[in-house]
Amino acid sequence: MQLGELEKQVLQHLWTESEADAKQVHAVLGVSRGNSLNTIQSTLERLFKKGLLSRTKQGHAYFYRAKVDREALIATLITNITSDFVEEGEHSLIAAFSSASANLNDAQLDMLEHLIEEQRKLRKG
Amino acid sequence: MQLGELEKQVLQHLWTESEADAKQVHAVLGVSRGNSLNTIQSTLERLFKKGLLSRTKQGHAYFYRAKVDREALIATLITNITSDFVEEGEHSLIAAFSSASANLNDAQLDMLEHLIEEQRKLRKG
DNA sequence: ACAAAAACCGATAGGCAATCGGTTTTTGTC
DNA sequence: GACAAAAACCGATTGCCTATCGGTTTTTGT
Repeated sequence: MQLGELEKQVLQHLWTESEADAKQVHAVLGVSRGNSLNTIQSTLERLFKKGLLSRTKQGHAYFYRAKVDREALIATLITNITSDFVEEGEHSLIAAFSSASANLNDAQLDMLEHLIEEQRKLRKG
Repeated sequence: MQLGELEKQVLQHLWTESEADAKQVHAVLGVSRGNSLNTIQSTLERLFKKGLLSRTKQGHAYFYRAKVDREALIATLITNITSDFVEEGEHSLIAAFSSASANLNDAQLDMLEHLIEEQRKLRKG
């Protein structure tokens, strides 16, 4: 799934605002970019079709919400983009880590280990 | 960086073969896909321009090699895709991990921790 | 019923992978 | 050095997707 620049900005916005209609998104993003309201509408529509947003009609206008949070989207994108290169049972993050570990500093290694522990705790509970 | 289907196949091939010219790649991938030799050449050229392959002239033909290994490419792809959603100063791989850690199984968590330890040992020594 | 607002439709431009035909350059051989 | 074959190079086309809007239809509140 390919995400364009405006689509990313709209997503970011909806992660912050939780809900917005085309007009509101346009006011925040579209005006500064010089976009017409229609452009924003199309983009919301496209994201909706991709399953990244949900929408409900409130009064006259659709209100959009992010259907996936930032972490879930990142995880999905990673899976999509790397799946052709990883074997069954392997995970791209591990492949990436084995390549990039030398570039991480000590604090970052600590951080990563800490995140692993957090994840383990989540599972036990 | 967007990678097309044929580009991925060519990369996979060059990770296995270490070196090949257009003709050889065509024999392995192009013939079964019904591609002309030119198509393969263009694809090699595109990958070369993207910095993913290196090439040297041997005799009459260019011989191509993968310039990045599989793990490095995966790391790059993950970094590219996450960087748009990651704050300045945050290491994208770590952000990626915190996004996707829930998708790793226990064995993969162990593996990652093990790799971290390996990296630590390298530094002490 | 009407005007305003919003959705919907369709069209265009731009970028990139894939795909090749045709032309030019290179190279080994007589 | 001339020539044929091989390979590179060039340019064009197709297809897919995002971005971008103008214009039309539908919806809605008054």
